[in-house]
Amino acid sequence: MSDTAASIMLVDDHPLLRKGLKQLISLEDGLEVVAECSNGADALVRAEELDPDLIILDLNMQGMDGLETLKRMRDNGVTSRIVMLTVSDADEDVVTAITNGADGYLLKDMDPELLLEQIQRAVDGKMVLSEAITEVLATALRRPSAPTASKLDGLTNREREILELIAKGMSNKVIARELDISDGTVKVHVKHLLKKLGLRSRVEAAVWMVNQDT
Amino acid sequence: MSDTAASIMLVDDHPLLRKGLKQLISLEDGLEVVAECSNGADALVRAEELDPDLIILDLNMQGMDGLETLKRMRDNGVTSRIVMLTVSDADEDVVTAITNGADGYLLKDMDPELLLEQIQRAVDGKMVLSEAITEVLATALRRPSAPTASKLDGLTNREREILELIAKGMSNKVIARELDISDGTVKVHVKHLLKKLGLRSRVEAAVWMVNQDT
DNA sequence: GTAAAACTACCCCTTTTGGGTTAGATTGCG
DNA sequence: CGCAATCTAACCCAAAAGGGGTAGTTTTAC
Repeated sequence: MSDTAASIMLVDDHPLLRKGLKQLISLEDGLEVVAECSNGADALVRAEELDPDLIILDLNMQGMDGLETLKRMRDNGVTSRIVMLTVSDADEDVVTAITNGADGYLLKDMDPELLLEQIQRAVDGKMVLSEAITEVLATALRRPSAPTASKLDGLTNREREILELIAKGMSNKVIARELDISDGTVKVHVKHLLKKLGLRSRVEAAVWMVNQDT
Repeated sequence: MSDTAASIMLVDDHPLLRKGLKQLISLEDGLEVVAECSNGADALVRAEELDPDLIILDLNMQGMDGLETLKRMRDNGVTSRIVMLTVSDADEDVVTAITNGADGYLLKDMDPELLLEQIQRAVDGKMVLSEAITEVLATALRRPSAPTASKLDGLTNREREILELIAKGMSNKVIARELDISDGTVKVHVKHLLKKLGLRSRVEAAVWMVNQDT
């Protein structure tokens, strides 16, 4: 390959995990961690700045989550290979991650040696997926209709945001102040999300939503 | 303290995190990781076998979880100091962990230096709690009363009944048909139960109720 | 580039909700 | 028995919610 070590950037809000990962990577000649970020926003800046060969991105981060970070990176024209790293063993996020431009999806509880191997493969330009994940992907692709299709996906960001506030019991007026838009606009969004969800009132929406993330 | 290093056992199903933690601990003179376990069952055996000075126990493990492992260890007569390590930032598990004999409760996203410091303190026999956790504990201990004293008890049967229907998303009219009374009467009950619960809308009531029987 | 979608905001209107009051019927308790 | 609480129901009224429309701006997609 090249004569210089491949540059890797780590993005994870757990310092411990970064430490472990960094140490693991340092064991391998030809791989070098050039940056560590603890959040998505920081990662966006550093990614453009450094243009690393590989970005290892935690999926479950506070603030901007991994998927959002991934999406924005690709929007910003980041061409680095990006591998998602996550705790969850069987997640619907796999599909989203892949379609949003991820080059791999690995699990944190993998065997370190295997993980290192996969990282190396990712650097080499291959797509890497945990075994548990390939099944999820397979089944997801097997039924293109509605495996992961929560009704939530039919909503726009704003609608989803407002739905969450409704699920906290807020009125349109309060939501309007919260989001700094007019309450008339909030009503529009509520109207739309109710229609999309096939519900007849904000109470139904609230109940549905609260039961949703159970 | 003693002239030999304190023995520490790590229990976590994420190899990477164990690696990071082990490396972190190795930085400190006087601390030594003598065992690593990836699951609770294994941990039970090794704990009795080794009787380490400190056991760092992951709360969120597959199979036997951290709390169960903790409980069984104490049942088995393990006297090692045990510190729980977890991802969750504000968990009700804190109380359970402490009452079940944990000597500390730390968060995985703590600053490594601070974490190391806390581990040292745990070895020294002190109880260690993350800052975010102390608040949870405090509030939990502040109201040891109210075990059965739910606000629900302040409601009449009819009001409670109607509240439950509201929590299903029903409108006053639907509830009226359901209970075979006039919708005007339903409004009266709703009015009263809102006042008793200190809520401002049926949406708040619905959300409160749904979260109640969680 | 254009086209589509999303977000914003207003208009109209009806229905629903919440709060206040009064009041009859029923039930439970001392 | 009387009295309090509950359940029922009606009245009025203001506020909120929901459904329809139009329309301008921005973002996104192709």
